[in-house]
Amino acid sequence: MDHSPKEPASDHIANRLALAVHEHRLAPGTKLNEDEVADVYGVSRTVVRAALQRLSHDGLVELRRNRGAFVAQPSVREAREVFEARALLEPRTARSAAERMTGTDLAALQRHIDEEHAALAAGEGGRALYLSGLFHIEIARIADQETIATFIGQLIARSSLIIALYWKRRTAMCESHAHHALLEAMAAHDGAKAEDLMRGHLLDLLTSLDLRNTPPAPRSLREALGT
Amino acid sequence: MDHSPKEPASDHIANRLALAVHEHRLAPGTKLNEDEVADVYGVSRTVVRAALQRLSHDGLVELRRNRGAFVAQPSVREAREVFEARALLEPRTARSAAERMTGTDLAALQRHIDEEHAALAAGEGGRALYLSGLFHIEIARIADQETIATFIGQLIARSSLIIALYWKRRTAMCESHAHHALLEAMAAHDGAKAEDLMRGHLLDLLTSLDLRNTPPAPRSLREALGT
DNA sequence: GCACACGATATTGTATGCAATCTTGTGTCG
DNA sequence: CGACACAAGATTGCATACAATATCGTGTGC
Repeated sequence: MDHSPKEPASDHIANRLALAVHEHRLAPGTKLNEDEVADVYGVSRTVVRAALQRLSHDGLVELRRNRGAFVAQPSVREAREVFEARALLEPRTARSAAERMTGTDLAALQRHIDEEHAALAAGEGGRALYLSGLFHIEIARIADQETIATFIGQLIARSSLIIALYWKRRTAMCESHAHHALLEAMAAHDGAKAEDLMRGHLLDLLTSLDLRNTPPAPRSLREALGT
Repeated sequence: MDHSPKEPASDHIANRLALAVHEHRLAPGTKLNEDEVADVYGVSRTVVRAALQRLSHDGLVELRRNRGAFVAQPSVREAREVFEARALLEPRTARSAAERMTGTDLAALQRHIDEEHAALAAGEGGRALYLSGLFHIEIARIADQETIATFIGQLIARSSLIIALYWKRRTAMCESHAHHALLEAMAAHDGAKAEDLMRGHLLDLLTSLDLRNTPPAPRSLREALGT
């Protein structure tokens, strides 16, 4: 929606690719051939390389020397680390957000949840997952912590990959329910409760993963980049 | 020390520049002209651009569209955010590290502190500061949290800029003393104490800043890139 | 028939050149 | 004398071309 008038172009590509990963249209392990991506988006390899480098820094893409870029396949250990980091950052941040919450913020969060529901109802599970991630980031923004919000954004992105790899059940219900409970606590400025809820939410997410099997198999590319 | 045999070259430049910033040889606000940097390191603008982009992502460099790259000048607000994030990440991580600590880790940390002292004694305050940052990152590595270590690394880098801008006193003593106390707690596997010490250490750092004045003035470039 | 070595192909790494944009100096008008 | 407009210069954004390296198929020797 927010097409910045003069976006640096490589950022645009990076965002498109990131969105594709978020929405599980690009599976972990997919090779991102520079020429191919450049062709798909009608730009030069130069900007594709810049985009891939940025995504690599975010942990969404793995760059192997002279081998190319691949959508990252977080290991089990990495998965634990990501949720460990989230457990350190997000509960406290949720508390701060609850304390600083304004009516405008509330409305924005509510809108997020509504969109999430809508996407879920429309069978767009990928988009729902993406929006659910935005919800977490928005909380950090409300807490007025842009730096932490950036970190959480990176962790959310990698969480998306982790979920794609290690998701156990099929119930995405828990997500929106947990988010709704969080929203209520924050609307009531109950920081302690928000912190607890967030902690529990992250724990639920972690336990809903099956972190025992080995990494999975790659896949092809162009089919997933329709948009 | 660890010159990888075939480093991606843009990483090399990025590390060199990052080191220069860490050691306060590059002041906040310094313009990083692409041609100039390319000339200094004997490479093409292409790799310089890649390096600058990476540094931008780390928050060390600010990229302004069609205006160029500048060493970042963290605002007062950003400074608070950075230390807020560190306060969330580092104490708990120090606790984990204390619990997992091995003899090898201890030796490595001790070596870090020794180097820090040596640099300080040699009047190389910049290098001492850099090593002091490495100490914090090493703790996260000992805690076996590579992801968090990466985040802390970014925060340390920005902290270096913040210190360059807002440092109040001249005493760098507190640093190494605090680190020594931390080391002892961790050597004794006293997680709770390590956590408290780290929390206090970060608070000391924060209160030793003068976060009231306005951002400072830029400077020229080539003089700072001797090496 | 299998293993190793070599060469063709493909892909990434880097350099260079041109176009777009911003900065800055100069001149003119009020 | 000050302010605005415009043009020249400088710098970044992007695309293309070449070089370095890895992958993979093929062939030969054992």
